[in-house]
Amino acid sequence: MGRTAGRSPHDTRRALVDAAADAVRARGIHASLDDIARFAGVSKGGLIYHFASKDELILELARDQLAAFQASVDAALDPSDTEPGRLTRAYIRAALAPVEDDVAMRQSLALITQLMTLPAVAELARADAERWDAALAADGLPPDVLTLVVAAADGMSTAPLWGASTQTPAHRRLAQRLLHLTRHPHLWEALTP
Amino acid sequence: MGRTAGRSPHDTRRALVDAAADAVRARGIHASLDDIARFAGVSKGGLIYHFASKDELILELARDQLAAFQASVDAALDPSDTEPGRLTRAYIRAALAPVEDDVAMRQSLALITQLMTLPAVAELARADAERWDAALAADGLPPDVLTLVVAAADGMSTAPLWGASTQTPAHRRLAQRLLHLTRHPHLWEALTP
DNA sequence: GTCTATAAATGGATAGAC
DNA sequence: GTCTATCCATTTATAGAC
Repeated sequence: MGRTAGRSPHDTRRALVDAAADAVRARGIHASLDDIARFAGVSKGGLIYHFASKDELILELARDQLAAFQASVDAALDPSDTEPGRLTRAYIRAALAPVEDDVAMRQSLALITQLMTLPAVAELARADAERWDAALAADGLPPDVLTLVVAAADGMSTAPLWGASTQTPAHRRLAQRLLHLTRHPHLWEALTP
Repeated sequence: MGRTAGRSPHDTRRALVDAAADAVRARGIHASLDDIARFAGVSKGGLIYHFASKDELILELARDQLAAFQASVDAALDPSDTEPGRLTRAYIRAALAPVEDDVAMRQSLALITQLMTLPAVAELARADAERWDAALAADGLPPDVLTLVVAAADGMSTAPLWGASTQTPAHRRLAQRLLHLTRHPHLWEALTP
């Protein structure tokens, strides 16, 4: 065993990724390795031992964030719901859950946009978005309803990024109506101009 | 008059702001003053003469971007349209216009998110968002319809940021339907769960 | 009004001790 | 497995020439 008791290499990596998230949220993508290392309670040299470069660390952080969203959609899946649109409903619930806390939502989005500065991360996000598109398209809803519902959910969840609040009664009613629409898609189809 | 003929101080400032936009789009918020100055065809010293610090330059660039969006909404106002929702319709048209070109949209959004790294810019954006909220709220549409339509338009326009495309037929139909809804808001109100 | 030269600071990464 | 010391590149900003 190494010199520090109580923390495995894996735990240290984990701590470094978490610290990087905090540091980037607080200081932007150019938080220094020194900052990140201090946040995690190791030295800069220690950090470099675990991640050969800053880009490698940032890339792992990005993977972590995308996986966390995937996990929260999985957790929002209703096992008793077997109707068409069940994934879309989970997506809506997961996307809008943090809306309870505009500040958290905003910081989370700001973090991702910071990470996308790295071309490798932008590519990762693009591939992830493509995966979501395909999965949602296969969820059994009419394309027009899916497009509306996803656009509205995305719009509501990204609003805090620009500083707007989504904690109004109208926003809460909208969330309910979007879920309702996924169960009665004909209501929207009937609205053709 | 100074040493360089043909360009007033005002024009030079303008060129520097435009160059900053290009440089930040290409290299991120940490484009160096040297890069920006070269883009504008002046030296770094010349840049510093016009903007005392990098933050000052970035702040002016941010103001410029927000003003440009305001101007594009103004341009999208239909003079013959005096019905409730006329501003909202212009907002939708302006927000979705660049959707024709996902790449341009993406770069534009990426630029703004880069700028928001600066706390002063974040505060500016927050105040701007508040202004838009107030202006749209006074546009005469029922709050629920306004909330839906703005959320959907925002969602569609920000999708390219994550790498998703908004150039599908379903997206084009959605844009039409959103505009339609602002003229017949009762259609949405009728959808109450 | 713009340029050159340079100061002063900071950041990423390496080498090697422990 | 982690830390210290150090190198080198880059960057903002200043001083002063033209």
